[in-house]
Amino acid sequence: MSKLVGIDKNIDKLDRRRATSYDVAKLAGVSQSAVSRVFQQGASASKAMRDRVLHAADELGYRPNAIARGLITQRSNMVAVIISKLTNLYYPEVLVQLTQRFSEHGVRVLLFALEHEGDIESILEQTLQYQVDGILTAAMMTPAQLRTVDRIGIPVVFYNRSYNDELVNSVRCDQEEGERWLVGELVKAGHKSFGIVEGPEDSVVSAERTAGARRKLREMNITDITSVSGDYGYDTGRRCFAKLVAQRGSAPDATIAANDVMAIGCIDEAREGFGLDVPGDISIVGFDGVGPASYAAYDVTTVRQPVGRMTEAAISMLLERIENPDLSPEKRAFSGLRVRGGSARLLSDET
Amino acid sequence: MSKLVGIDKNIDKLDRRRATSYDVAKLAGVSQSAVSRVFQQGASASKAMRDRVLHAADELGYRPNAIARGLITQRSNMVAVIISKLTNLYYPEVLVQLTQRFSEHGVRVLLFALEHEGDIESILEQTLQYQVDGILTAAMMTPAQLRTVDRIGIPVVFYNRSYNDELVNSVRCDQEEGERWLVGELVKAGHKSFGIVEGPEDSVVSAERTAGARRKLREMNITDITSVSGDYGYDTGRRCFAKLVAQRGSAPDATIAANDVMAIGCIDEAREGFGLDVPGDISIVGFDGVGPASYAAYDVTTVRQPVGRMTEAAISMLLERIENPDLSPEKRAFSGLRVRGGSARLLSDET
DNA sequence: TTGAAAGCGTTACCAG
DNA sequence: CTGGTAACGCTTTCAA
Repeated sequence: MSKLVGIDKNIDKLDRRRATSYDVAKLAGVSQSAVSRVFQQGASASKAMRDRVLHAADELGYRPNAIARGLITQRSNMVAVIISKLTNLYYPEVLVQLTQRFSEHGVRVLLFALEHEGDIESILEQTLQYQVDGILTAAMMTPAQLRTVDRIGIPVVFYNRSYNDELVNSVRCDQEEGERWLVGELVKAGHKSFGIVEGPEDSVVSAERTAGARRKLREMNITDITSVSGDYGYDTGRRCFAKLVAQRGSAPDATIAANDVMAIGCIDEAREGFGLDVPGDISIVGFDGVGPASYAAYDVTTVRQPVGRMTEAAISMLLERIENPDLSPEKRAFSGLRVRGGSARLLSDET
Repeated sequence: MSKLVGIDKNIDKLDRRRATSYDVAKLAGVSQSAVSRVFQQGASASKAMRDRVLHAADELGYRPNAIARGLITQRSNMVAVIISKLTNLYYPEVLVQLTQRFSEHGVRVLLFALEHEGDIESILEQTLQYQVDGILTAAMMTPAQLRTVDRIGIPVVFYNRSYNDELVNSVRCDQEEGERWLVGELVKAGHKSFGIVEGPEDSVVSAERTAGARRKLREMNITDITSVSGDYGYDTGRRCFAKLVAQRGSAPDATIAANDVMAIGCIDEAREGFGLDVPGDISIVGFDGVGPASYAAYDVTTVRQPVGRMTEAAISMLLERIENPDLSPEKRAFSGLRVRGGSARLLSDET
């Protein structure tokens, strides 16, 4: 071999082509099918042959071509993960967990991110072209899109999105339940006027949360409600609180933010902008249970999404359906963890 | 057609197979090659034919199979993105931007996440099997791995990692420069004793940062240095500050944390745990410039990584090399944005 | 402009 | 257990 060093470079130049099972077969002096078998699960190859093949493969730096394999097996071993806005401090943990868990099952993650949930059409088209085995999405689809995907037979699991009138698989945190608890506790503790800081227009989650809060407020006969809307961000949270006060003439007893980050913004604005004591003068609550919500300076009263369990559920739900496409649809809703933080004045313990 | 409804279901059952260019060709009464051409860029097809094909394709819900295309063109149009720990609040923005930008160039992102940077071996193996056109990694590779990838001819761009003795492409934030500025300003403002809160053992970035800080401290003849290490998290930040005080007997004039989140933990612990005023009694600085660093309650003095520009640079660097593999290696280091926050007592303005 | 035919690198089936 | 051969769905010459 060392004799060929001079030529070697030549080969490298010409043969930038990656080694195929054919090359390995030739070098090992066996058939190509044999090579294929060695690199499979239920292989049936004699130890002698396996050794020769592996040795040759190693020599050539051979790796089975997953693309070609996918073509013949009709299984790409890739799933599409569609996220809408992971800028929210919240999704990142999910993503890491997702890719790792999927990876353990030999499944790769093809990631798609959209600015607005409306952009899903083109994304969906791409996922279909890439023959993904399944789709995990944190963005809604139109009924037409739903039907397209269904016709093709690709299982889809929705993450924190659900439909009333469609048969879909979904895993979500029960936003409404969480908000109802927050509102209930606040009212019970004597809060009479409320501010609501909504999330962005196109956020389904925000809509669910604020709707839940409103419903509960109505049931409790609270009518002093002011609302404004932001974009889930910190700065917007600050501005929203100011707007709330301006609109109402004074700060409401309690402010309900659609997420923790805006709640934190509200707290800062209340303290710095208006010299209010939180929770002495007013209460502020959020939703999500993200990291910063538990920083000592804020200690936000919130509902924490059980991210780990939700992700776990979503993954197994999708994997199951990839394995068995005829499984009937399933919707799983997880209750959030109730965090009685220090940003709201609530009655001692227990409901 | 409506006459066939009864059979239709049958077809659906049997023919769950997706429509191929062949099916379209048959329905449109043209050759398969024609169909292929219609779905390409530099197509050469008459309008008449194009119309018939598109119509047939629409009818059948045909979509070109990107996997098969990749097999023949030797281009998967996928890049692997390897991230090590995006739990750090920091990487998420990067990821979204990455996938969107790549997407604009018709490139899909195959995501891989590793717990520890050491796990990269198996990940790398996977990316190679999937015939990715390029790799963008936030994890180091061993020289052997580097050589493997190079031999195969897949361009790699390192994100916030670099090598002294290897020819690689990299985009990074100049951690050392940032730390040197922080230390310089602190010393100039009269701080004499220093605490250093390092990140996790296996974090290259943390190592670079603390090394930079130490070097500058030595140059400035500061010897009163105590150090502890954490895991980049908030809780660990709090514990680390307490440990620092315990080890030293009292709090150092200034504490340098390897990232913002730990800096925030330190601030909270200093205030709540020790009743210290920040920055009245002591100064605390971080690194990254993540969202929470600018929350009013913390206003961390830090160096913000120019994430947007770095990502942009990494993307074009990789795309260029996919287009032209023989481009010579390039290393780009961006200076961080110096944020004179309120968590440290510094001299007025200007250096 | 169009069609026929030859691959791309696998797996799957079927004899031996 | 092993080797030959036919797909998989597409792009790409090469003639017509």
